[in-house]
Amino acid sequence: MTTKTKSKAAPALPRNTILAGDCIEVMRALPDASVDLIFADPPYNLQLKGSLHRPNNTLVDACDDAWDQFDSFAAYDAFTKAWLAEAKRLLKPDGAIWVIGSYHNIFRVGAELQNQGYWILNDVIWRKANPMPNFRGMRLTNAHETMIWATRTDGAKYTFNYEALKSLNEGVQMRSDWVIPICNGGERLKDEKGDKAHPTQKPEALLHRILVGTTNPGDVVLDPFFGTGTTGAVAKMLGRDWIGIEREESYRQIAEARLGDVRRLDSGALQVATSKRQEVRVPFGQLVERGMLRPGEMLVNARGQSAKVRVDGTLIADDVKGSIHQVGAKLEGAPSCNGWTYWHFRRDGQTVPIDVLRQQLRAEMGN
Amino acid sequence: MTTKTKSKAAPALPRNTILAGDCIEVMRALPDASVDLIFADPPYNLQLKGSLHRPNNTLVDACDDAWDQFDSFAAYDAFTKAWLAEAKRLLKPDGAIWVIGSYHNIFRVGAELQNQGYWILNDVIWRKANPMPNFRGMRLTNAHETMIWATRTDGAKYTFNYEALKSLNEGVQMRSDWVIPICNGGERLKDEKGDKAHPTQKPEALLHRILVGTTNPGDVVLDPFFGTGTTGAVAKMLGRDWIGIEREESYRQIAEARLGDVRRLDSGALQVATSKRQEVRVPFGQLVERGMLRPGEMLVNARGQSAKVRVDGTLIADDVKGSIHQVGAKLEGAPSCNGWTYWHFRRDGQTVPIDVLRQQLRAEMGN
DNA sequence: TAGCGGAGTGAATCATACG
DNA sequence: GCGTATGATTCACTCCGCT
Repeated sequence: MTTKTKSKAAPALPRNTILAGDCIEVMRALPDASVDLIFADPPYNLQLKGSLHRPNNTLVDACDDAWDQFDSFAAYDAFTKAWLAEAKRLLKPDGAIWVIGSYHNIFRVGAELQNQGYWILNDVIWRKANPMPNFRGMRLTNAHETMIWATRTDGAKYTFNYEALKSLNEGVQMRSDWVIPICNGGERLKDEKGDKAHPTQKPEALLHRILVGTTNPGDVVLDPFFGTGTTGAVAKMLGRDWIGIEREESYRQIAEARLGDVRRLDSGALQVATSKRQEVRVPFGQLVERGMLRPGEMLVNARGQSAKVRVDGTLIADDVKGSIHQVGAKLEGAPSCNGWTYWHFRRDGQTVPIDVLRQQLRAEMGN
Repeated sequence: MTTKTKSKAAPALPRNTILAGDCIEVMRALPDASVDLIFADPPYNLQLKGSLHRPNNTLVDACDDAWDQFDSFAAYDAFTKAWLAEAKRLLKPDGAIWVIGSYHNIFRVGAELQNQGYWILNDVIWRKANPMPNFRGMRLTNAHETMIWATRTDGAKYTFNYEALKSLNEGVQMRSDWVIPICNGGERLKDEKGDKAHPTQKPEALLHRILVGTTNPGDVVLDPFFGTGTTGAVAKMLGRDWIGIEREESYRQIAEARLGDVRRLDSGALQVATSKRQEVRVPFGQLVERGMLRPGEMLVNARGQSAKVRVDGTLIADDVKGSIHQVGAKLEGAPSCNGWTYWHFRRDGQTVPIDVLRQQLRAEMGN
């Protein structure tokens, strides 16, 4: 991070608004490192329109199919490269991106993500509960789409609400395959004629899971291919800030109206199950200092082995000395050990994990 | 396709044998347009950094073999490009290829397939019924692998046994996501010490479905990364000819022994046991994600006590937080509670058990 | 013998705060 | 930036031994 003066003043980041125009050009006008999460549903149709610029202006000899094919891929790759590069610039250092696609485009997107130094965390399968059948019986029913979840760089400290997703999945760890119905019924937006307003409107359930799992309230979520605004609608409901970019005016109009109807949930509903990692760390020595355990008192493990508490909060068992974790690991011959759950003390004939004392202390300290 | 005389005579195609050596070099010695189907399970280039322990401190036996290591994406791409080019040369004009991989490599493989003019028919998801969990709770459980099914060129008249696959799927069109258990138990090959003989042995069920669906009896199936010979074993059983290429002698020896034990099925014996479709487990969180219940909405029990729904599908009632079952149990002072029948929501002045919504969701999901 | 409980294990890019 | 210390973290299934 350099602090030298930039040639142009850093623009302000607009929030909770739809920006009109080509996504690459619009992104270029936004400031560096300003977005927490990007959700992108890029076009995958290889009938490249005006927005997809060819890398060169050579005339294609239409009689050679293979070359034409390659040229189309090259144009798509150039487009992918350009918007992913801008996306990377906009992301905060610990930001992340989701991209959704099908086999037509997702391999190219995934390879380019890796080439640009994004770090893939998972590929996630949206398994459609009610896909369109393959009427001609020539292939397998195309019953899924693929999403890629990646951080801006390897080593980034991305947001992952593990416990919240576990809760959403009935108490078991969320998997990389998500069963969610396609968007239809009342959720599907229609135009005046009653036709679907957007050909590939995504279900809100998909965005709900993504935003609950990988953002926090107050985060900024950017969707560079906003369409009719599913990302914005779910983000607003969940108390996240959002920015949409959309080229087609008709989609923008529909999205504007849609977003106007969405109400933010109250903050109580936005709370999610939290991880123990976020809790305050309590040094074991505090239990001794505060008299919750007396120096000289013996702790025991599940196998009946005991260790003596010393005044500085270390333990001694035979000739093994150290922290509650170190002594536990040593006795088990294990690479590590959580001393809080490993060691127990005796009270009134009962054997109680020392973790109970930690919880008690946390409660007394107001957290 | 030119027809000019070749500098060397076309070699004969060996069949039902394992060829020793590097797959690219061995493929170079095989004749053009001689193979009906290729199944390839190339190295994934996993890029594992350290060791991983389970919560009980046992060590995960990772795939850290030398054959899976590449210096860079560029090196992996060069390797992919080379073997896919040879594979294309070996395929008959109407031949097809399957490649399996994970997010570490599959995007690069898929992009290169497209670059070389292969035509993707489907990407198919192997949804593992029993994947290894994410022990540290840092990401989603990596519960699937991706397969790409492609013809040699656009327009090829590929083999697709639509009805056979439909039969395998209880009379319903086969989808692009396949639920199959990982290879373990008696099927998993072990070495003399009782350890797994190959780190990434694929289940025969996977190959069974692929070969039944996309080859005919008598076809020639090539596996350039033969390993311990799953492809050959299933091909032989199903009356297909097979060719395996494998560099590691230890794998070849095991595969030879394995293939010797396989017997071709008689033509009437191709029935397979299909798993009974079990009732879908519906996480309560899905009702929230899908908007059937709104976050912030109040649920009530029979005694008129209420709890608020949160975005992650947990409830909060006063200071009690947790799943619908946990909060119900807590309020009742009971060891357990079926939240589905315990909690009710209000609609149009009526009080309705949330189980009604679960039934509705099951119906919408086609099960 | 059937049933139950504990141990073992699987293609995995699996931590972070603090000094 | 780097080394050290803390301490958080698992699902489905198979096999084996015991009752």
